[in-house]
Amino acid sequence: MQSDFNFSTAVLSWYQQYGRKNLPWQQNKTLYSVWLSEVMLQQTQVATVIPYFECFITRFPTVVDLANADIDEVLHLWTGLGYYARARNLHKAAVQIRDKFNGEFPTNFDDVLALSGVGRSTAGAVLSSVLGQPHPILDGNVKRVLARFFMVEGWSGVKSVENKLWELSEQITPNNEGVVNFNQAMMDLGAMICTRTKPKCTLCPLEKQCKTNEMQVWEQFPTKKPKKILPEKQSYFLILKQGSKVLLEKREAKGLWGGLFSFPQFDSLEELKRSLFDENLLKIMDQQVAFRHTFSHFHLDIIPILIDLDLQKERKNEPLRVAENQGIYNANISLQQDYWYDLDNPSKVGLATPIKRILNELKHNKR
DNA sequence: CAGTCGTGGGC
DNA sequence: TGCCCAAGACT
Repeated sequence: MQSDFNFSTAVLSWYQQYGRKNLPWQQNKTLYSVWLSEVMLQQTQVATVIPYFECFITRFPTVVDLANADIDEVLHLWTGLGYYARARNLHKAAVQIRDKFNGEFPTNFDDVLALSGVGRSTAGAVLSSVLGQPHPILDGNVKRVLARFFMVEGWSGVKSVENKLWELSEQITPNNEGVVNFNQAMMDLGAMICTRTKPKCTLCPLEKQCKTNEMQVWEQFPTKKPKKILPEKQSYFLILKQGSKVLLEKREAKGLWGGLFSFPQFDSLEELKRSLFDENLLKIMDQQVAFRHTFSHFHLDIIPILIDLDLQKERKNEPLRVAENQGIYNANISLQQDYWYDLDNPSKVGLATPIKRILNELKHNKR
């Protein structure tokens, strides 16, 4: 029948006419800039990434500029983007490139794959897009297109399914210079045509050969990930405030919000109280309105506890020096450092979204 | 393998 | 509104 159909040719032809060619990271492409964009785009939508990419590429024009930067500044610029291990790995990889590759981004697949935070898909995307090396990719877009076109059963979280999708990606990926636009075209197809809901099949260059379109069962593909109930946790955030300054702690450089600055956090109110040396502070404790922050794997109900040391000062009618914690707060020794964050002169450190939100409110209410 | 790791868009 | 899930990688 359609013996003249060629997958990559059809996709490339479509891309030439309809594909995206004006994204920020498609201009003046270098291994560094494309790598940066690919890391930012992991599990993150294009529209969200754009301003962050512009910011990073301006502040760190080269990989060496990034390597030489302070991790706190990197996390500061990453604030709000989420999955902060990406930022830590990005910086770590930049240092690796500076020190092991003399500041030149590696061009060998295995070398790129060995960089922190770079998996098979990201390595393939970078080297195919910039150097035309014929590596397949397998991101969410490609998975969706392939699962529908070939009617692949099963959730991609299962290893055998993942392997099958990689195999298909290898088969359709051109083994020549066409790969430069092909991988981008596949992502565009997934993002613009073969969308998660309401795919525009009539506009798809693969419409006639797509198995799930033929049978009108695209809705069932790709197979959904089994859903599970998110556990609910709660935390008390201690907000020690004096004047325009607020006490923050730097979290250890791994795990949730790793490397970011945050309020001292407690599982219970009792635990929070025990951390206070001065019992007079209990009298001016002010519980704020709680709110929920939802992570990918649990809900966190945050209960902010405000202690405004200015009130203490008024009551005692004596100056209360901005303490280095001594006499006020018993710092959690598992945390690396703590310091007073100045709302009027904010330092460039990483902040999680709920923390940033609270700090903004404190600054505004200060009046 | 199964869990960890953020946040926001879109419906 | 609550829910699904993004240009995944790492443990």
